[in-house]
Amino acid sequence: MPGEVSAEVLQVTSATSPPASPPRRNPSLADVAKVAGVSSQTVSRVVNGHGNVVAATRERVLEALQAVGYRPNAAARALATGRSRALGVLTFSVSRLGDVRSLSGISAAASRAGYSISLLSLREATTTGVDAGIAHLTGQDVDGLVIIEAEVLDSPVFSVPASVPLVVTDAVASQRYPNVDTDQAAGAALAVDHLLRLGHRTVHHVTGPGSSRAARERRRAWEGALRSQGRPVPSVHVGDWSSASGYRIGRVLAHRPPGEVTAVFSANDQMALGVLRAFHEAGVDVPGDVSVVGFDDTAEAGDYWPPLTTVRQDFEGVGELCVSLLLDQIQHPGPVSTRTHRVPVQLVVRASTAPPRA
Amino acid sequence: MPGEVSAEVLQVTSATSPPASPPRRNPSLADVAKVAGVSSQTVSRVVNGHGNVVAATRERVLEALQAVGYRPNAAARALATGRSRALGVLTFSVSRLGDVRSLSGISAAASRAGYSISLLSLREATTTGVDAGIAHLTGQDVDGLVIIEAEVLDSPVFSVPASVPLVVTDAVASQRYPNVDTDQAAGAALAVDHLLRLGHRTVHHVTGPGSSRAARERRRAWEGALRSQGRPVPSVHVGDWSSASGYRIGRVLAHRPPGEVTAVFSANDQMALGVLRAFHEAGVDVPGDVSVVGFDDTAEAGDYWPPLTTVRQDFEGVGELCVSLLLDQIQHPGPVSTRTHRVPVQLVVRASTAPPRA
DNA sequence: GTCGGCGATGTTAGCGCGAACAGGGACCGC
DNA sequence: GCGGTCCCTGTTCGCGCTAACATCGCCGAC
Repeated sequence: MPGEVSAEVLQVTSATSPPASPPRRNPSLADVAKVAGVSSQTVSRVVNGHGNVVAATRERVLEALQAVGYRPNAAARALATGRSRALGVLTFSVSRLGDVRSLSGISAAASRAGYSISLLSLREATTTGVDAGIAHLTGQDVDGLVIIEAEVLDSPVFSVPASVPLVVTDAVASQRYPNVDTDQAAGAALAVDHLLRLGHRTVHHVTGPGSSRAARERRRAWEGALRSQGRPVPSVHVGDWSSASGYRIGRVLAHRPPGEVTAVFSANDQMALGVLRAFHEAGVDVPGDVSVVGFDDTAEAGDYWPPLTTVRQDFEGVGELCVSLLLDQIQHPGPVSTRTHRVPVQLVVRASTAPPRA
Repeated sequence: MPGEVSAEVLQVTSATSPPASPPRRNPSLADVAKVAGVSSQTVSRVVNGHGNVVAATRERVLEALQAVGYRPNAAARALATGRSRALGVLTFSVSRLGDVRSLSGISAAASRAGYSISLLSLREATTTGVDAGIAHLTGQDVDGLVIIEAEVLDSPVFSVPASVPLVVTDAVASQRYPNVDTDQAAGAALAVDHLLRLGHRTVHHVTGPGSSRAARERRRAWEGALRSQGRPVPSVHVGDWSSASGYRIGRVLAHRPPGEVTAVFSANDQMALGVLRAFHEAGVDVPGDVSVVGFDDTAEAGDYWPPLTTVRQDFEGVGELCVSLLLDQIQHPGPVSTRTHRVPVQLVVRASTAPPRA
């Protein structure tokens, strides 16, 4: 029990229980068959659109279906066919924005394909937790599995039964599984190039936690973009994705000697928001004194103050691609390529970037 | 990265079975039983912790379990027991923040109780869509159903089979189902009282879409709080929860005669963010010229500029309470009260509110 | 007129599991 | 030493569905 909840009774209705028949059992194919005067197999055929059923029979079956309120029993179907038409999704934070949007894409794509989603979100990526989670989901008879932000899989400890098709996002350098990810490197390069082209001498970077592969890739690409143009590479500032960590870092940046920091690339929008707040507090003008670029293009980024220039990720696209790869594996079993599929990004220029003050 | 990792599952398989046995089939209770030299029923008892099994036997069974890599087949179990240990969640926007956080709470609580989540997110709340969704989920053999933001259920068209325990959030005026919701009225009252106590003459309101019950309740409470203190009730401004709509409204508010608008209560944080941006653009000082209060306390609200005073909702608490009510119904079938459970809120005072300029 | 063929429907046999019951051995009290 | 009682374990059966096969009846070809 999650504890103290003040409850106010608005209205108490005695539950709507008509003089109902006690056998609460759901109607089965056999029940429908009896009503329609056919065999249950014929009903099955109608329900699944299989085989040829003559129009008159189909009509009668459809009526009976309607009459008894038949709903197929997924468990029985799964048991008989060995397929569940369900996809498992394992995630480590339903609260992180990107994960959620990927989940949304997965959900939509799965739904479109007639698959349902079995969701398991683990608080922490402990060995036992992940193992249990995988066991749980594969035991649930999922036809396939998506693991979001699957950095833990880098650890050799974890394994997924080879019989279950699997796609991961934001995952393993070791490339053991098919992998879908935003084109992190291209995004970071877009951000840096944009700032350099505006005339900034170099770009400071607020990175995400080292445990995140996305953070590492963005950081590497940031560094690469600077180096390839012969620019100095300032030391990075490590945040944890939260706006609070961005604020903390922003306060540090704001108190550097004037002119030292003229451009900041934050590895996500939330940290950029924190940086902006710190700059406002310190009287640093954005983009007058410092330009700021984010990453993600969250729904609110355009209404930050100032509106944030950022790199738009197609999270939903990532989710959809995961599902599409998974369905492909399910329909065409066999060896799969473990290549990484890159989802393109896009730079959205708003008001937080400008040429440096002369 | 040490990439050479052989999956345990594969090892075991190749060790147990002669050279090439293609049976893709997962090991069943019977397989384990054969290895352990007992009946499958005994294995079942060990797996489920039922009945009394003598230590020696249990030991042998546990070893066999390990050896063949048994994973229970959820479909078969559901078919045999009539229970799936899964909860269905129907939602209409995995992208909306509150819904996601509730989902997170649901997921955590369900997981703790050994239940998995079957997720279905509908893009739109059309009659057919919802009906299909409900059918889909109940057909999935969920033991219970949570509907998030279930405003559609206000329509008498929708019905859920009485056999499926159901809890809804943010739902029906008609009170046909057990209901969990944030204490919207208390939250709005907190916001308004805070502003009035600071000395503001009245409070303007940016409301959510009329289709949202949460929006309607907040609006009603805002109006009630003003009236109860004999304050004038300005006309409301209707947004759609997005920061963009807040911005649009903020531009209107910013251009009112000076002194007319000194306090704004926005029905969520995102719209408040948009209002803030509009005020910044127009040179309206917050909180000097106008105070702004939001609702939700999103993770970023404390790093808005200025940091936003807002009403904190316990979304996770809502989710957990949903699950707890649901499990209660599942374990104790029978008539249920359709009362509304209110989850308390909390005012978080930050820097966006201050007494009006003298 | 006979036969082959085919489309429509019915029958059978499990899928893997657990509930219910059936047995059989050890132990108890007297 | 005997019946009763428990405890442990095995057997049977069916959950609802579908795959595979069996059957039936109709048609056209020769």
